Amino acid sequence: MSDRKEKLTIYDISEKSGVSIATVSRVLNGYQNVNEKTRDKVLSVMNEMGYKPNAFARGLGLDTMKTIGILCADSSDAYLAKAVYYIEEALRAAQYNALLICTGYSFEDKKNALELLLERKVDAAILVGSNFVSSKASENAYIKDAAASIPVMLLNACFECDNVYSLYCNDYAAVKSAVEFLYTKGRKKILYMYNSKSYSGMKKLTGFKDALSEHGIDSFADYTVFLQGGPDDTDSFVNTLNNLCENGLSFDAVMASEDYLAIAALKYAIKKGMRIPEDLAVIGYNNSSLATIFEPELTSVDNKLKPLSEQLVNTLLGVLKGSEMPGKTEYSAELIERRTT
Amino acid sequence: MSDRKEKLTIYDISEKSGVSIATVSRVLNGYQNVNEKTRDKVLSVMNEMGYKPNAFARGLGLDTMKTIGILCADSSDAYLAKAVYYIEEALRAAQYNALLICTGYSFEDKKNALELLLERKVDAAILVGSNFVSSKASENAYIKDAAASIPVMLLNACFECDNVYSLYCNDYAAVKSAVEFLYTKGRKKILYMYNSKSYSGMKKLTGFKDALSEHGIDSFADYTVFLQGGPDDTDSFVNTLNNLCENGLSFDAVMASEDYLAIAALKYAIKKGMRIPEDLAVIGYNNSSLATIFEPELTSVDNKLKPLSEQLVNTLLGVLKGSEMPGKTEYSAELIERRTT
DNA sequence: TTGTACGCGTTATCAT
DNA sequence: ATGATAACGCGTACAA
Repeated sequence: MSDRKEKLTIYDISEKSGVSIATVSRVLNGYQNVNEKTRDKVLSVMNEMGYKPNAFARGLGLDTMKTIGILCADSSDAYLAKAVYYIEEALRAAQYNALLICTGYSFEDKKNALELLLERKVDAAILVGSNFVSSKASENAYIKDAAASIPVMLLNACFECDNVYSLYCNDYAAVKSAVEFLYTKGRKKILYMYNSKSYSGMKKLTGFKDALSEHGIDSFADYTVFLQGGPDDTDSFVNTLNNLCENGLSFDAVMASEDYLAIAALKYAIKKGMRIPEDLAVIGYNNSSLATIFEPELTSVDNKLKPLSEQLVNTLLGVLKGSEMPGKTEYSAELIERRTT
Repeated sequence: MSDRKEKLTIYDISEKSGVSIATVSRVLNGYQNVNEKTRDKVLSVMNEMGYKPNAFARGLGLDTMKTIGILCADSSDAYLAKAVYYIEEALRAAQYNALLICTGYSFEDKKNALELLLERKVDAAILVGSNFVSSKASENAYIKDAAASIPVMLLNACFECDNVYSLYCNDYAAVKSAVEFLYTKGRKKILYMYNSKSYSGMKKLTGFKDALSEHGIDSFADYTVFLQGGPDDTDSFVNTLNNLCENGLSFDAVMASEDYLAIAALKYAIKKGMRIPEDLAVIGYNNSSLATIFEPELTSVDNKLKPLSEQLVNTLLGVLKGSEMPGKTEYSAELIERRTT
């Protein structure tokens, strides 16, 4: 298997092995209607010369390069990163490769990124994270447009549209029952921390509000805090909590829409010398590695990322094969109790 | 700009605008030797019909699809994820897209992944993380093979070879001076925790040993602990420390080769009721987001990931443009002091 | 079982 | 400034 640098084509193999390019092509693609001896001959020539078919030419002819585009706001967000990892692994097992674009959180950038994927002619697009679906309908049109050409898969978001497949966990019920759990633990005043108004973000918020309503609370201004920022903004979150506290806000439990928000609450509590969970109980969301890395370990809602990611790829493969697949797949979350409740 | 689903080709545009495909192609690629009016006509037809050039055909003709392969053992490792993020962003700014493969840590898988990239005809490969270069020469041959076809960029690793470009920070000096720093803080017995024997891993270890040697210590068995596992194995690391401790090992400082190992040391200390840093000082490595997320915040070696990633892409773009570029680019690390020292 | 010839949609090289 | 036409390398009817 010598490795010459000159570009070898199917014609070179054809010539050296004394058969036509059609036969070489057949051998290459494992067709069975090839004489045993010819096949061996061709294969040996291929090996000898170190021939590799040209992927571009193949792509042009077959109109696919077996590539799936993955869009992800921030691949360094622990949760999204994990999803990308699971998805890429599953795709590769099915002979697909992943084209990754980190879009950031601005609408324009997300839209442009998806259009870029179309121009690159990926076989499908996977949008990882709830932030790709907005509560404003106008900001979801780009998904519909893309779905006119290729299947669009949504992880942890839901958007009803032909050729769009949503896989998510029931965030509404998850938050609601987590809050209910805090009440059963005797908590009186539960604060909800969140930083996203995406489709899934609103679901969670509603779950929180409904839980409170069932306990006779109907005015939420004092119970919810919206925070600007991402995984790296712990400091700013802690500061916000400090300010709120100085302005008279008090609470004995925190429900957070993201683990890193919950961690910020824990840092706030630790710095104030509060006991956990006695003085402050905290529940995070995502059950990311942050939950077990922190001390004390964080009680968190496991939203089934791994099965969700794997099922997403399964569904996609089905769609690509032409099978009829469910437009919505919903998983149920599970509360993982650790040391902060 | 209507969006018909039928595949439009350059021939359709040619026909509707009454010019040859050659002219359409020229307009498409912004050539200047086209009459103003024809250009406008062609552009308007393109817009009107919603024409997009076929990326595969272009790839076949130009022998590139402007794609860079990124290899990364585990895209959910906080540090590697960050690197992938920076790199993808910089590549996209230069009109390149990123094909991501998460290889895992086994040699065979890394080798196969790189070969896969070659078959897909990426323009270059970026290997993110020191684990792609082994201390065994035989396990680095796959890099050399790939470099015969395309430029290979190494982030945080070093391998001398034609068409291979290494960008890294001086891990040896970084660890050595961090350990020295612990000595100046009055620490008597410093334990080194590490989990990788990669090229860069060995550099760090040597830095540690040399620092100890300068303080009269020449037998290291009692001062170093090699751990199996990755970012999600905190529990196992803590257990190992507990076992060592029960067997009589004692230490008043820990130098770790990764932030997550340092975090494990902190968890160990907190669970034992030790005061930090009075009873145990800890220094991590990478200055990842874990460092600021944990409480107390972790002193860590900042190995300049962002500038390194950006410079890596700069170097790559130079290479692709045909410029002569440095085979090695070395940055100096910086100790970021926080609350654990 | 094997070979011929054409199509895939561009870009590039010639002419004109 | 523009057009005709040949690559680019493969898959695949269709013919033999």
